[in-house]
Amino acid sequence: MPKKKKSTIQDIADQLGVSKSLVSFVLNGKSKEKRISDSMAKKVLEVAKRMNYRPNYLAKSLRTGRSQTIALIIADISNPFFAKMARFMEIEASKYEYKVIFANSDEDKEKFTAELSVLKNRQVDGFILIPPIGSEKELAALQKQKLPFVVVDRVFKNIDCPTVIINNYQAGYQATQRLIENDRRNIAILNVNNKLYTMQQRVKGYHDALMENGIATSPVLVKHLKFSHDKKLIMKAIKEIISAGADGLLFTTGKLTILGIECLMELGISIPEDISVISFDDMDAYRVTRTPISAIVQPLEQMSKEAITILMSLIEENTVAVENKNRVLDVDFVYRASCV
Amino acid sequence: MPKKKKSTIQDIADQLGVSKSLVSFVLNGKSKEKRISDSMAKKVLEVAKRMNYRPNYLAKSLRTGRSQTIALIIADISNPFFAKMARFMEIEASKYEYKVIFANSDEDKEKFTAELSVLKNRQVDGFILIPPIGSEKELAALQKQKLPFVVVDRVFKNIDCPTVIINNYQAGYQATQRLIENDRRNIAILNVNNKLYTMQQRVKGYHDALMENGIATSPVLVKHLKFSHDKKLIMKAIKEIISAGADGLLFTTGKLTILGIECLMELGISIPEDISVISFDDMDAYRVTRTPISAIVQPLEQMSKEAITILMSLIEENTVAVENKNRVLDVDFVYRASCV
DNA sequence: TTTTACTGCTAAAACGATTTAGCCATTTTC
DNA sequence: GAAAATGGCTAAATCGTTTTAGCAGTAAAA
Repeated sequence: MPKKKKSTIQDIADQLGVSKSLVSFVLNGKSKEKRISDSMAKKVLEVAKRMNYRPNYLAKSLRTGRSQTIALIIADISNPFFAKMARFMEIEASKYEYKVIFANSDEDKEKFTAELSVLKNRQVDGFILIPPIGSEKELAALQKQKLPFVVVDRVFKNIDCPTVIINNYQAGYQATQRLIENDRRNIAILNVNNKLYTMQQRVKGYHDALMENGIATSPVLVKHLKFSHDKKLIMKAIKEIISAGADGLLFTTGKLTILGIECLMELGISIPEDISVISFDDMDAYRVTRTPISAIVQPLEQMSKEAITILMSLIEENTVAVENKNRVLDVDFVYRASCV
Repeated sequence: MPKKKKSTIQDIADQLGVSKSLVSFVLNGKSKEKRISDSMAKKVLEVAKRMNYRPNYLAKSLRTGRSQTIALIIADISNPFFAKMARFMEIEASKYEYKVIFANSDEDKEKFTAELSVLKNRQVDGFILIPPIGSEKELAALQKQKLPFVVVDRVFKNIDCPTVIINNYQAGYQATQRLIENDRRNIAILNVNNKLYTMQQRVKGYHDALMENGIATSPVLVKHLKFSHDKKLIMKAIKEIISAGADGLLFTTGKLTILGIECLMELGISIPEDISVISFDDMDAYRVTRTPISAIVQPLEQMSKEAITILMSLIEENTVAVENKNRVLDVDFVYRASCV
């Protein structure tokens, strides 16, 4: 069985007895520009169809220097927050005929660096990054290499690059304000990754809301966890804030919340009777918890859209409008029974 | 500012005054085989490092015919079931130095076909597919084109291709059996995508369990929905089975379950007092629902691992061992308070 | 009639790697 | 001492495109 070879531009040219340049021109819609006769153009198109011609993007990319591929490096695609973002990114990228390769860093700087390196080799045209703590050097290197990239959901000190984040301070402030309005005075906050500026801002918003309402802040009510996946750590923190008399609780990530709620259930603590709860990120699960959980809704679709738009402008125009360079988006809130 | 060009194999060759063939041999670890002197090999490596040489994978792939990339076409990466699978696939693929490009079909045959087409053009070495209903023709075409692919989570009539699925019949059977053991006699099943063989098997397992326990099956307790994301449809179905006196309920997907539980809550129906519940797929949410939900746990990691293994063997050896061609994996069960 | 312009096309270089075939000098074998 | 083997390297083809420069031939302008 003669393995039927895939047809190339040369095959089409041979069929018609013309040069492959001509075929290439026609196939790229440059017939007019390159003054190919209509009759010839038609023939080329016909033959291409008949031979079921499919352009080889490797060759195309090698020649043009564009791979029409972007890389998305997130912490973990199995985290719904990132998965949703990935989905929106893919939708948006496909509008530009771009495909996306994804990689997971697990918030590990070494992994992140390694992934970045192999993706560079693969000649992706740009990167959407959610870099782990301590990635400043990598980002600086990307800048020096003039590789297009956009940082999402995070901000890094001393790195002046395109970013898309939410107004974390505002979100933390308003959520706290809401808990205060619910007559809560011992409001705790459960946080993770506190070395990230964006996380610090969430906590700052929380602090300022308390302060401006004349409520003293208590260090024992502010918990910074090392990981969000370790239930034991979360249980310990929750026990501590409960002992300290917490009657309100703000979770700074959805992952923390799921485990946190589980702990509260196990401890027999009622929401909102014993403790009022609000969480960053709106998870599907919040609608089916014993008490539906209120959430700070990040505009994931908009974030993704803007990030891709910026990246495409970097790739195509090699620049981005100043007013778009550092986007700070407003969040939305959905209040459910967990805080009333 | 002279845009510092990326260094190529030629640059290294020029530096040392040798041929690029030599450089290529050394860089690919063929020094011994190609009898390059140790001293020269060392020099090449040094210069490569000094120039920060990074191979261009486009060029490499064009020449070798291997892109070291596989495509993953699923319904929707934002669905945790697929997202987890994607994560495991990525982990496994990276062991073979493969990257994965993902695409979403939304269970739409046209989208699926379109994605398949562009990914073929991009010269991916193989596909992991979760094809929508009615994809037989596409799969047959892939076979005729001798493109390596593995179908996961689904089976298609008349398509004899490598697959990895779970034992859906067994899973449906055992879950139903468990509900029966809980003294439930009016057991309903909420299903979706019933044109899929794998879904039919879940229902068949349900039916047979009832039959073998001498319980009459009632058509009104068997609901086949068109979509899993339409809450209204689900609400309607649930109201109907409740009116019909259902005291047990088996959901055939996690997505259905989340919305289904929400409906049950809204209707003020208690789990497991009024109705005992088991669900396919183990979602994070099940641990924080009012009543924790029992689940049929699909071995996602194993499925992903086996799928990648098969695909790699197809890519590399152009064949797969018969005993591995059609894998049927056993599921696990986690029983929580929703069925006691 | 010569020049200029246009029309329709082609040849060949280039992208950055891999790989085959083979060259030249030295060493080994008989 | 001639033939064969070995060691260390290179030239050139190749993968499938895009793109630049330019070549005939005819038509319009001078």
